[in-house]
Amino acid sequence: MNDQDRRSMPLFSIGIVMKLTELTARQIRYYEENELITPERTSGNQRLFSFNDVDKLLEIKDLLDKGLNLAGIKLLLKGEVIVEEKVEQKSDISDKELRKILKHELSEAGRLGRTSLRQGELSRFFRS
Amino acid sequence: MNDQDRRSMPLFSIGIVMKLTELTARQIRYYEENELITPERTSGNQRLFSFNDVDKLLEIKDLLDKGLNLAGIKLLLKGEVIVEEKVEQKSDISDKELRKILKHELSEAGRLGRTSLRQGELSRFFRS
DNA sequence: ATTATATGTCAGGAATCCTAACATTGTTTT
DNA sequence: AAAACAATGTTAGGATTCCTGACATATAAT
Repeated sequence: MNDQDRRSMPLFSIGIVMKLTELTARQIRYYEENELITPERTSGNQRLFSFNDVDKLLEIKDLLDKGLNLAGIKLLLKGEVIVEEKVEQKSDISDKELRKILKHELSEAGRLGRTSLRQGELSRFFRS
Repeated sequence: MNDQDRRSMPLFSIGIVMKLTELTARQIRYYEENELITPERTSGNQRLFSFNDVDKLLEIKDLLDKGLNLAGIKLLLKGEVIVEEKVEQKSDISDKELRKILKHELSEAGRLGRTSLRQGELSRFFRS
């Protein structure tokens, strides 16, 4: 079992993810509705989140704070948009949408007093 | 937050721990009853296990396979017994118990086809 | 002003977990 | 051998957590 496998193992219930990310259940489910994350389910249909999922949620939170909307975050998470030039090739997103997405990037660095996990912190789990 | 903090964060429900360790809920609760582990609880009294707890459970499973009993495993986990000589000093455990505990140690190495986690494997989580 | 986005809140039901009690099997102890 | 003990299974009733769906609300975009 390699690291990628470990990172994508379904481990956490939604209650724990709420604490780890300080998001509400409503928010987490809404992000799934919009396909920003796709957590596994138990045989009884309850969500089980992986480390990767939690990481994504922390990033989503971060980007929302910076003013992006879900559509933009979705594209960023999918890696279909680089924060450089990248245009042409009749992609299915309009120029306007692209500009909208990139408009806010790289503004103020996040410096809010958060008590739980900060983006990027989860990946330091167990770097003993 | 250091690694020890991370390792002792209450994260996993009993259902997930069952899958990770391939122990039954009955077994896990029984080990807690005997104070081999002391998982946290949610505000609603449901158990939440840490990485350390899961590690301990995997070790318990291992040692049970090797013939130790819970009393002996408890002492080993508490680190009050070294697998060497160590006697005298009117400890509150009898010589007989001590011999019983050490009797089986270091027998055959575990080589059973397990599908989930093996003892020691959990600590390799995220050693990218 | 209207629509869209993101989130809150509530309700009814389903899944998971809790403790306690009793059963079972194998191993010591008497 | 009988009784006691250790470890685990099983069952039951109740509590907690999670599910989806619907409606409300506040802010932002058109």
